[in-house]
Amino acid sequence: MNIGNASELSGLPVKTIRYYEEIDLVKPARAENGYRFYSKDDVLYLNFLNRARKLGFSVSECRLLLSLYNDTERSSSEVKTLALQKVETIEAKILELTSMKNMLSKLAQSCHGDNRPDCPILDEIAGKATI
Amino acid sequence: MNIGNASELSGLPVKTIRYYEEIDLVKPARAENGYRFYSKDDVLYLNFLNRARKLGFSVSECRLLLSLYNDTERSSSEVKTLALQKVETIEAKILELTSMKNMLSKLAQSCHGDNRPDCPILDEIAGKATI
DNA sequence: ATAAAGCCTCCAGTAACTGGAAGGTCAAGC
DNA sequence: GCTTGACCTTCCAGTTACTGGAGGCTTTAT
Repeated sequence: MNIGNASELSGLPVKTIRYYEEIDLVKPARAENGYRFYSKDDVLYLNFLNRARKLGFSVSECRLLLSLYNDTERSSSEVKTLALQKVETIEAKILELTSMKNMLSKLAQSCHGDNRPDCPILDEIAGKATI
Repeated sequence: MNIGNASELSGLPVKTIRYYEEIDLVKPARAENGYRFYSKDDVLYLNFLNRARKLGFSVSECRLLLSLYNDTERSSSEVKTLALQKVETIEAKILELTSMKNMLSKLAQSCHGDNRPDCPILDEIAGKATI
């Protein structure tokens, strides 16, 4: 099938699919007219990539997952380790964001938020601690 | 003071400070030998930027905050609105990451993680739901 | 005098796409 | 047979916020 079709079936934008070819993730055959031709397996890979990306894996991690997927000799522990590492980094990001959120909420609460210019948020960011 | 000194006082890497000049965030004077010369105010601004970035504001939001900081006519509500919007986007990110984390944890739990090749994580990512 | 540290500019690279220009191809309708 | 529009191609540039490195001054310390 052509790239537009593959895009619909995989849920990935056409541009992204071309990009994945460029970086050697999914390399389709070519028709005589030069159009990319995607096999069912190609579409499966594109779907795989779409899901893995949504799970938070980077493109290079996806590359690894894809090679593991195609490696019938793989050990499942390898994949599990990757997944658990990713869980950890996600947890770390959540903690960081939570602390940012708490800071900002506290700052926002301390600001009266009216037409007057004095603003504890800016004061605090500037280092003139007022809270 | 020179850029190295400004870097120490603000906590920003030298490269970053040069970058902030390039994008017209903090433009220092120049000494006769061509070296950047940072005033106390400049360092205050760099500190401000460092903190605002750590709070999750983008560089362009920082630009706005900095102009508000220097605008004695500002209304504090403007700043408060920005802060609350940022809290919302951070919350959204946290939710997204949490759902990613839950998915991945569930997948990892379902995988025996030994030397055998069969792996529910890969199967699930590929769309062959087995959970 | 010389070596190390610090400064300068400019160029390139990162992650993962996204947008747009210029142009070839294909299917449908008249 | 011709046109129109959708779809495809390549290539180039832009996004975010830096970061690294090369090549080359200037300053400081020994």
